[in-house]
Formats: sequence, structure tokens, C-alpha cells
Amino acid sequence: MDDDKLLAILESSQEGEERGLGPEERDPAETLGRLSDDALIEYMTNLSQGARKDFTREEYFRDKEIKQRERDEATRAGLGRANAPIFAGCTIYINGYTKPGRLQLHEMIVSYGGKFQHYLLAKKKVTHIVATNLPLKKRLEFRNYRVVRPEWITESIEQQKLLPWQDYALSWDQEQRSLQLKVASAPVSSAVDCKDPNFLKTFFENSRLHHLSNWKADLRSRFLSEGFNKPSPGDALSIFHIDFDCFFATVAALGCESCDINRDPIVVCHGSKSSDIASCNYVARKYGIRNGMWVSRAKSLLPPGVELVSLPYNFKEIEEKSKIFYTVLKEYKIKFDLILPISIDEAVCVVIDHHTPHPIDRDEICRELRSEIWKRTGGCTVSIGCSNTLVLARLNLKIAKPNGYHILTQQQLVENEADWHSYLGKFQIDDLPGIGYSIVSKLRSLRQHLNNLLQLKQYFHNSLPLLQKCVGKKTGSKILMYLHGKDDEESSRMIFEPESFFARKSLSIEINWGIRFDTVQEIDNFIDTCADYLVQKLQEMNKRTSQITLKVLRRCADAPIEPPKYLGCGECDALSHNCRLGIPTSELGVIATELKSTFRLLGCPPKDLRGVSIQFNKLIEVSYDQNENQQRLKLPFQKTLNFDVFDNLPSDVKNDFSKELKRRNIVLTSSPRPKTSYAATYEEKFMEELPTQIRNEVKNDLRINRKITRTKLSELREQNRKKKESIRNVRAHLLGHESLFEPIKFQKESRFKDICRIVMEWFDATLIEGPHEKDLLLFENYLDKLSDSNRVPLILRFSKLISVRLNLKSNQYGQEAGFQEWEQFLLKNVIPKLNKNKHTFQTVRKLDIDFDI
DNA sequence: ATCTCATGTTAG
DNA sequence: GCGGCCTAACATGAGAT
Ligand SMILES: Nc1ccn([C@H]2C[C@H](O)[C@@H](COP(=O)(O)OP(=O)(O)OP(=O)(O)O)O2)c(=O)n1
Repeated sequence: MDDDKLLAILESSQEGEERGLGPEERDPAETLGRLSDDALIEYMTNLSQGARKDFTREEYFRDKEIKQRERDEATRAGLGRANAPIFAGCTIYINGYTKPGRLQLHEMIVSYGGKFQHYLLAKKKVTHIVATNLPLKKRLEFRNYRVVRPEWITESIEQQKLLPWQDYALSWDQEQRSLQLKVASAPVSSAVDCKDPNFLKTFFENSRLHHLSNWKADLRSRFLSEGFNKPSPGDALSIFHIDFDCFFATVAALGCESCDINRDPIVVCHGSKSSDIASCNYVARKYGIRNGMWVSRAKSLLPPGVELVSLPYNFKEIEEKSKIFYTVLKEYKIKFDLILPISIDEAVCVVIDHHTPHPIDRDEICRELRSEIWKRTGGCTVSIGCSNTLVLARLNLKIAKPNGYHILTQQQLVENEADWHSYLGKFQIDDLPGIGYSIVSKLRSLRQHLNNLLQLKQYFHNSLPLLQKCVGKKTGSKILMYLHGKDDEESSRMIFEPESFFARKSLSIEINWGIRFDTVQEIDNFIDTCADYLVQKLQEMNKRTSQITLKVLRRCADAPIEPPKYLGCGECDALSHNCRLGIPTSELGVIATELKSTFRLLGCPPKDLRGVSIQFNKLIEVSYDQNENQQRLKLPFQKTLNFDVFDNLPSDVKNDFSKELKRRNIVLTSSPRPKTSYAATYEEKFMEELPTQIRNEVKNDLRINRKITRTKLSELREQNRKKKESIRNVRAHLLGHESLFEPIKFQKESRFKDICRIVMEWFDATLIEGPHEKDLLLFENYLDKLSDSNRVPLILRFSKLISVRLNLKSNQYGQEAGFQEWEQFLLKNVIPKLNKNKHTFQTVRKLDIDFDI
């Protein structure tokens, strides 16, 4: 018992060990910090009972290991005859509580020739995991393992042979079942199967755009953590926009002996047909090949006899070159006031001109930077556009490319109108930053032949309203600013408010390639994996989210099942839905559930799903204060620990524990433990009354209530007022005061549970003849009231009740008129109400409704 | 008037 | 039978408050 529990507790603090540190090597305080309150208390209790007072923690663990081995030996030796080595070659780990318990299982495994693993440290060594039930996080973690029920052990022993583990697999879903098949038969897993648990990993490893986004996020956060000088509006600035020439292509070509970047048309891509070209060199561009084009298209652009050179990605090397690039910028003799990261291969450097006697030599800066980067990167060229506004620096960069630099200020350019016009004549409209295909076609819808910036300027000749009507308010004024060589307010933020400009405002994941599912369960799994990925990031940056959205791509009704692009998404409708969380969270369980239910709301047939994206729209910093709050709020009632337990702890660890207890606000009590307070009992009782679905919501509300009494934020107070009202409504509803169920109060009952019972009895009694029309109206009336008052979860409960009931009775009554009437009622009158109100009383929490019935 | 949501757009 | 791999931020316009 003692061992069982302690080991279970240790598991929950295992994360540190998986990073390669044994329990002894870690900072004890840190380990303790990881444990939940309950685990900490149990841990202390066990330590207190099991330890002699002069034991240190390290000795305690070592002692445990030794004793363990001794015991294993003894177990084996103690058996008069040797048992059959049933589990020879198996290394088994036991997760969580099992029946029979860990100790017994351990003994069985060892005495029948198996090895027992305490920790999942050496994950590779473990051949089987025994468990009866796994939380989401563990399921994701263990999904490449053979996870079995304890019966595999006991029954193997009974039958005196190793039974096939597949028959005892703890299969929680389709995915796990397919894994069983795979492990059992050929272990070849195709990397492009989105049902494969490793899909996401390989997908990301190969996705250039994923790398690009990640690099950018890293650069931004690094920028914020380093120092910079913020210019003030009105300062004279020198802005250098620096960008590698065809970056990926250059890096790839440098690593290719037989390639000549100045003669061969080179592209970087994965495949040979419908693969995107990440980057192409300037030889390829001469033939009209562009970044983002498909390889097949590029090939068709080449004249006969010219061969396209396709090179693979080398992300590692790309990172290295970029690191050198940024180092050169940082170490340059003239210290830049700002080095703004645009992307892995592109930066905007700013010098504030202080009217010193020695004005900076922009020409020299460009030349020196270019040659220094060329040298240090072993042959990568960068181009530089320099001016005193961001747009002009960018346009100058365009002129400078490839392998050059261009310097012109706004004053120089605009001074002479003819010069300015000839400058504008050199650019296409989508050369302007933030102006792309869509806006250009809007402009062209007004006047077809707008080919360069000069024509654009002349057509609109300063008519702001017309422009704004065409492309929108902000875009219109932005374009007009640009046509005078000036930056608009939004892009200026990059220079004048870099802190807010570069701060992360959202976090998201998006997979629009390789998505081919058959069932909702598979999609649920995939959503779990994605949510896990995001939550991990969220926790790493010590944030929570209060709003999440799910976006899916659904194959257009008339689009072919398989699009031209291999495993691409093809022509799709984008559907998205967002939901707000009562309180900000970073818990995988809450978030994954929310998302899975949102997927159902979007109503996309599983087979038509072509893309998935999850966004955390609002990120909230976890302040130390909030951290404490959540710790406490998670546990509505004060945690206590018996003082004797504390007193019996090994003396040298007492201090650690004491600090930890204080931090968590766990109090020591002299025995006996006090019972819960009256208020707690009252709340608990109220909770008991609630359907489980909304119980959590109300718990959240109560948390908010309590938080409110401490924080004075008016915004929260307003939220609280609304919440309170909801609670009051729910309570009134559940307890029968002002019950919304009046229309059928002839039934006398008004509590939700009882209403459910009545509905079920009514259902059962009318399966053959069908329900009375008036009764149905009454019931629907009630559902409408629920819907109007934003209590969709309750309607969901009813739908579920009825749907489960229908399934149950379908064999026996499927042909009866009553059965079919109920089925119609559910489909036509109940389920549609679920989507009626977008603002549900929190979010719909039910996942297992089969909308297709 | 100001907010929220779903949807679009852009860049690398 | 080979093919092939995003994500953050802002803008817009409709509808709610
Ligand atoms: N559609 C795109 C655009 C860019 N990239 C990658 C490859 C590029 O090498 C890198 C930098 O993008 P740039 O827009 O700077 O393009 P290049 O550096 O390739 O060419 P250049 O800047 O000379 O026009 O980002 C990509 O994968 N897919």
C-alpha cells in the first residue's frame, strides 16, 4: 500500500525526469513545486511513515531502489521451484492505480521472468504499460506504446503462457486500435497518414512555412527581451531594409557541389509536381518562375533543353546562416538603434540621426554590411534598400535586388514631380507592402488597366473617398500615404511602438494538408494532438487563454474528392467558430473538450474535412498572483495536513516542505482534521443538484465570484453580474423557484433530474402510439425557453437522452409509428435548437451526440 | 457609437 | 507507385449591445 501510493505520486512529478534527469539530480524544491496539492500531501504522508528521521531524500530514493532489487531477488528465490518465465523479455511499467495493485502486479511480473520499470525514464526500454484508465495527457503520451489492462498479466499467469497483448489492449479509440494492428503486423507506418500519431511531428519537420512562422515568433520574442532605443515621432531616421537574395535557394545551392547558382535554374521544394517552390534563384526567375509556384508549372516555363534543378530543404543550415546574419547586424561598428526582425532572412535596421557633426555614411553601411555577411556566411548575398520611411526602404530594396543596394530619401524622391513619377512607374501595385492579389483586383474592377503605381496615382489623383469605397477605409488611406512615399500609422508602429508591435497576441496551429479522416473519433484524436501541442506552448510562455476558435476547411460540395494537389485541401469552404472560456485556462482537458464540441457545432462531415486550425485568440499573462489564485481556486476547500505527518518527516527535508506548504496555503492541523465548513457544504449541496455538464461551469462562476471580491476590476465585475444572473437562473430552474418548466407543471416536478425522468417515462410510454401533439408542443415550448435563456447544455442533455433511448429501442420498436415520430421530433425540433443561439451558457460540452443518427 | 464575430487578406 | 507538408496580425462588414 505504502509503495503503491508513493509510486503513483512520483509519477505525477515525472516530467523533469523525462528530460533526462534522475530524481536525485533535480532540485528538490522544483520537484515539489510540480506536485499537485493532493500529491504533495500524500507524498509527505508516505515519507513521514516510511522514513527514519536521519534519512535524506536522496538516500530514501536510493534505499528504495536497493530494497526493490533485493525484494525482486527474494521473490524469485522464495519460490521453491522456478516459475515459467512467461514475461521474459518484457519490461513493464504500471501507470496509476490498478486492480490488482501495483505491488501485486510487480510481484507477478518479476516472479514470472519479466522486468519491472518504476519510471518511464528509459522509455525505449519499456515494452508494455499496464493501466486501467488514462487521462488525456497520458493517452497522448503513451499512444505509441502497447498499453494493456492488468488482466493481461493475471490471465497470462493463469494460462501459464504469454497471451497476445492485443487482446488486452486498453484501446481508447480507433487510433489505438490501428496501432495494435500495426504493431502486430508490419511496423511500417506511412508518414503522410493523418491518423498516424506521429503525423503532426513529421508534418512540421517538413513544413517550410511552419519553420518560417516559428522562427519569426522566436526572433520577435528575442527582440523584446533585448535592448533597443525607441525613436520619437519627428526624429530623422535612416532605415535599412536588408534581405537575403533567394534565401533558401542560395543556402541549398551552397551545399550542392555540382550546382552553379549563376547558371542553373534552381528551386527548393519537396516534390516534382504539385509541390510548392519555396525559393527559386534569379536564373529561374528569368524564365518567370516565382516563389510559391508549383514545380510542374515551373518546369513548363523552361525552354526545351533547360533542366530545372530541384534541391531539398536544409532547415538546419538556413538557421545557421540566419544566426550569422543577425550577429553581423548586432556587432556592426555603428550600433543600430533598432534591429527589427521581419523574418529569418530579413531585418529592418534603424539609426536615429542625432544631427551630430558626422552624419552617418549610408552608402558605406550598405557596402560593409553586404560584404561582411557575404564573407561570414560563405557566399550568401543580401540586398539593402535604404530610405527614411519604411515603404521607400522596401521599394528601394525591390530595386536593389538581386545582390545590390539602393538609397534614396523621401525628400529626394518627391522633390521633383517628374522624378517621382518615373520612380512610381517602376513598380507594380502589389509591390506596395500589404497590397496583394485581392486588393489589386478590387482596384482593377474600377479601372482595368492599372499596371503600375504611377497609373494608380494618376487614376485616383488624391481622391481618398473613391479609393476607400473601393478597398476599405484603412487600406484606402494607406495606399494614398504610400503614393506620397510616407508610412501609414499601422506600419509606423513597428518603429515607434515596437513593444506592442512585436508582442504576441495569439497562438495557433493550422494543418491544411494531408487531412483525410473517416470518423469523428479520428478527428477528435487529431484535435487532441493539436490542442496538446498548443497547450504545451501556452504553458511554456506562462500564459492562459480565454478565447479559442476552431476553423475547418470543408471540401466544397462540387469539388472533387481528391484535388489536383497531392493530399492538398483543394477547393474548400472555411468555417470557423469561436468560444469564450469562463476563466482563462491552460488546461489541456478543458481546451480539448471545448474544441471537440466546437467541431460538432460546425457540422462538417468527417470525410469532407480538409483542414484544421485552432487559435488561442486571447492570451493572458499568468502573474504570480493569479498563479496562486488558480492553485487555490482549483481546490474550493482549504487543504490541510496533519501536523504529526509533518513532524515525522526526515529532518533535513522539513524546510523544503514547510516552504512548499506555505506557498500553497496548506495549513497544518493538529489531529483530528476539521470537517468542511458550513459554507462549503452548502455549495457542495448546490453542486450536487446540478447536472454534471454545467456543474463545472457553475464552479467557474463561483470562482469568479470569489475572485471578484478580491480584485476590483470593473470589467470583471460586470462579467460577474452577468454570471450571477446565470447562476440564479440555473438555480431557480433547478430548485423549482420560478421554474421555467411551468407548462408541464401538472407533473409537479421541476428539478432537471426529475424532468428528465418524466420525459423518459413519457418517451417509453408513447413509443408505439406516438406522443400527443399537445404534449410535444408543451415540451418544445420548454426547450425554447431553455434556448432563449442560453441554456443549450440542457437541451443537449435532452437530445442525448432521447437519442440514446432511440438507439436502445431501435431493434424492438424501430418500425413503430411512435418510434419514428420521436426520431423526427429529435431531428427536426430538438437538434436544430442547439445551433440557434450562438452564445451558449458557456460552451456546449457534450461530444457524444450522433447528429447523423 | 462601440463591440463581437466570422471571414478575408497578406507576408515570408 | 510516386506525389507532399503554416501562422500571426490586421482589416472588413454585418449584426449585437
Ligand atoms: N511563398 C514563399 C515565400 C517565401 N518562402 C521562404 C523561402 C524564401 O527563401 C524565404 C524568404 O522569402 P523572400 O520573400 O525573402 O524570398 P527569397 O529570399 O527567396 O527571394 P528574394 O527575397 O530575393 O525575392 O522564405 C517560402 O517558403 N514560400
